[in-house]
Amino acid sequence: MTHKYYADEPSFHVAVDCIIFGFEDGNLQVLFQHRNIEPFNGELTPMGGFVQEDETLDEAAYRVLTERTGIKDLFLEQLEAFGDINRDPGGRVISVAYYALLDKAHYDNKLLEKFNCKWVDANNLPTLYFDHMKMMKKAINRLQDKISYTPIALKLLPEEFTMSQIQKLYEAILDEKLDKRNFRKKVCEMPYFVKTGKIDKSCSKRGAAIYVFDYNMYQEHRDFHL
Amino acid sequence: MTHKYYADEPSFHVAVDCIIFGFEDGNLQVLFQHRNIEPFNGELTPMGGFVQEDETLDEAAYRVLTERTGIKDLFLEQLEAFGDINRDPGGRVISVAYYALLDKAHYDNKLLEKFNCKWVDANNLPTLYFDHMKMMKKAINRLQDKISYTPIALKLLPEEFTMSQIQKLYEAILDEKLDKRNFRKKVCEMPYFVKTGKIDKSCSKRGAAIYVFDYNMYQEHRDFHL
DNA sequence: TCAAAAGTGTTAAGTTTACACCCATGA
DNA sequence: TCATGGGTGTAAACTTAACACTTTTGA
Repeated sequence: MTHKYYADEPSFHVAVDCIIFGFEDGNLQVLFQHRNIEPFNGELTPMGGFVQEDETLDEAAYRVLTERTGIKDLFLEQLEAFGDINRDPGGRVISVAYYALLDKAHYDNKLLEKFNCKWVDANNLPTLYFDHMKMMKKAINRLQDKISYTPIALKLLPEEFTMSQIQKLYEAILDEKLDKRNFRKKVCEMPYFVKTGKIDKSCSKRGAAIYVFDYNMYQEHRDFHL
Repeated sequence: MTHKYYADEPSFHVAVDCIIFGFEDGNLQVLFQHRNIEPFNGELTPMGGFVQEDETLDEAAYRVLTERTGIKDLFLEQLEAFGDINRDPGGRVISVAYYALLDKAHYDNKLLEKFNCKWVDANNLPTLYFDHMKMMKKAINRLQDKISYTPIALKLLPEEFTMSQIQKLYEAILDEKLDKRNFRKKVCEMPYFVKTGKIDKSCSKRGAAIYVFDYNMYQEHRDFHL
């Protein structure tokens, strides 16, 4: 319960909405859930939930995410709060939007049915309701900005990846083709990308070198740019 | 009153906290208010207020700002929401932080007394309580980032300004010296900075050319970089 | 033997940085 | 006449962009 000092001030329901990104088949994807109440019953919305009294905003977002995806190793960051008066026809709700990045390889597709969810290509979004499209745009912009100076995009890939995979990932997020030689040059200049010596033969006959990202080394330098 | 659908969900007091920036004597400054309740009675805090039922978050921030500064022409943008459980010892309050930029020339110093406020140099901040230092850091970082690709910093200056003034402004915000020739070259390459033909003799015997920023022309091009 | 993806360097264009002197004027 | 801030251009360093062919190997 809130403290008496502020008892005369109004109170609001506070929710979190998480824009969850994944990457598959060369496409940036977003996980949506079908609403199961009116209005807009059956329509797609981001993963949301109400903030509870015993949790911070970040904890609420993390709870919603882990509940619905089963994944604990993910990138999660707040976008901003949305508080228009009639943003939710069900009542006044202030929503704090988050975005998250996870490796779809760890996502259990059984959860799709359990939570009535669906992965959708980010460049082919369905109609969204409330202010959810504003949240989406904000999430994509933030993601596009941030991958140029932080390694967060790698959270969308398995721990081990090839140069082609990471280039396709960047191309999908930025929605533009990148020059192969220039891209690889910049990646390989950074010492955090280390060759494992393993070869991935799943995509080509010749096979591609497998890399990992050394997060410890990155912590020391903290200098990333692509 | 909130709608019955969500009646079982918890509610929270929601506040806005505004980091208000001004510029004077070559210094970036922030407007703080002395708290008038325990705990931390008398200590400095950003301008805050509770969100009311009939207003959006942005409206609440704007209301607090105009009430306390008397200024309506200002730049205002949300930073993010802060929702740690015990962030406010007076009770659970979720606070949405904003930052604002205004021209101190339009600020009436009588309001300092009325609201028990104080302008403080941004590079010499007092001890701050709660999570207010986190908000400050976020505000300064955002401001530093954003002035390189938008003209928002000009909201800190009078409509008419000289090249020296804007350079000192950028130096104050970025907290580093800039090269005079390189800075002026980049500014003057942008067509939105237009010479009025007037001369400001208040700072030098020779006098400095007075410029204005043509916001209409900027809207058409939307290409700014310094 | 050929299709498919992996891998690899150089050059030109553009951007950023560093840097020092003359100008106009009021005191 | 001099002290003060206003105003101006160039060259070197660096970064980015454009571009095409060879390698490996499984089918």
